Amino acid sequence: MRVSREKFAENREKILSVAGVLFRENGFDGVGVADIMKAAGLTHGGFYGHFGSKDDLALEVSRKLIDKVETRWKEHIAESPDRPLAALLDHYIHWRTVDDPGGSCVFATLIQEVSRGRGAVRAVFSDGLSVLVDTLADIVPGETEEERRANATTTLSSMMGAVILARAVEDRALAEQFLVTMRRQLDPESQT
Amino acid sequence: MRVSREKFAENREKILSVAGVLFRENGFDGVGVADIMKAAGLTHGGFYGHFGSKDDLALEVSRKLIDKVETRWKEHIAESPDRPLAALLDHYIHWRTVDDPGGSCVFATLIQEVSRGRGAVRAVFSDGLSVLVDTLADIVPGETEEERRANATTTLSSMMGAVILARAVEDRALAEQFLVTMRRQLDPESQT
DNA sequence: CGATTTACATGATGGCCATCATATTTCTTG
DNA sequence: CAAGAAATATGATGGCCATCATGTAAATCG
Repeated sequence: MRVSREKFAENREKILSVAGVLFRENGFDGVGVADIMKAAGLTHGGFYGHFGSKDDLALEVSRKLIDKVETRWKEHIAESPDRPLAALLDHYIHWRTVDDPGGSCVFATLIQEVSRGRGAVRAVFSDGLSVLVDTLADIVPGETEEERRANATTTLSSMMGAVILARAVEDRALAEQFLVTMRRQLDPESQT
Repeated sequence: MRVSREKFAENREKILSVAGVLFRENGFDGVGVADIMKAAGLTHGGFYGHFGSKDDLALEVSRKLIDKVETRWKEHIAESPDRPLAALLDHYIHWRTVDDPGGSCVFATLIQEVSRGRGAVRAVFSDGLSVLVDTLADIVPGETEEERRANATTTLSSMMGAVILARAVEDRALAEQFLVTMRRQLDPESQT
């Protein structure tokens, strides 16, 4: 059953979108092509009309999600010119991030799995992190450029570390401590 | 071909040990029972004479590896009564940790995969993190108990975050920045 | 030393999964 | 509106994997 050119493009986007959610929720290895297609409202066979392989899809999804993180960070920064770091931290270090992995930062969900690999996905993630460091270096405190870059790397590690650990912990109160104390530490003056 | 009681126990330990390495290197889902047995110098069939299932093995390995982290941390602390935090950080935030996932901290390799699950392994990891927070709370600076616990959670997130990100990044210089700047930030006065 | 137990090897079995082949149905185009 | 193109559905196929069944040889025990 053929569908319109328009619907075809729509389906492709839908596949990318649900794959983004499912991959973040279950890992690349934790979801099958059939799962993805079903979630997109299609059947498994049609998949290869849209993508060459599951790896190709993973790569494209990775690019899209990393781009989304970069874009969102820049938006938050642009929207709060007076306190950009605070805005970013308020956005990132949040229960929403912890409780909805499928809708959250790719790095906070998939970095470890990706770090084991050596292919194109790994390279895309690596570059993405580098961009985030650059972005942070513009809004983080520090007298010199060098100091700001150093601060940017620690801030990035800390933000992501806190979210990753908060997710791992079953005790809700402890999870909250990971979030709240890190939020405070990273920008004490601007706590909301 | 039956083996001696002694050899049997030895084989069991060997399986646990190689599984510990392989799981950390490739994830629980990234290694098969056959891989593990082969690495232990055996064939796949004998596995179920030692463990009830792969999940059982994963649970036992998790317990063992988490215990090892806790023990090693306490050793480092005990061995340097004058600068326990510095000793721990020097041990943890290190190229060795980054470059040898198979021999490193379980949390830095498997947390994300485990956080997706809901079973016994997840609970063990969760409890393990809680113990590490307690351990850190004794050696981290802070006036009050509350302050020290807060400091412990941020320190833990930051340590692990830095190692996880250093692993993800392909640019060796940037990876080093993650390590070095975090090491300095977490205990500036005692840098070696 | 003989009988029995038992740990491991070899070799199924069944399920899941990525990918492919074919059929069907609908869009597109002239 | 007819003919061809094309997107998707259905249904293989082959590989990998966890687990199980059976055989075998060596260890243990009386």
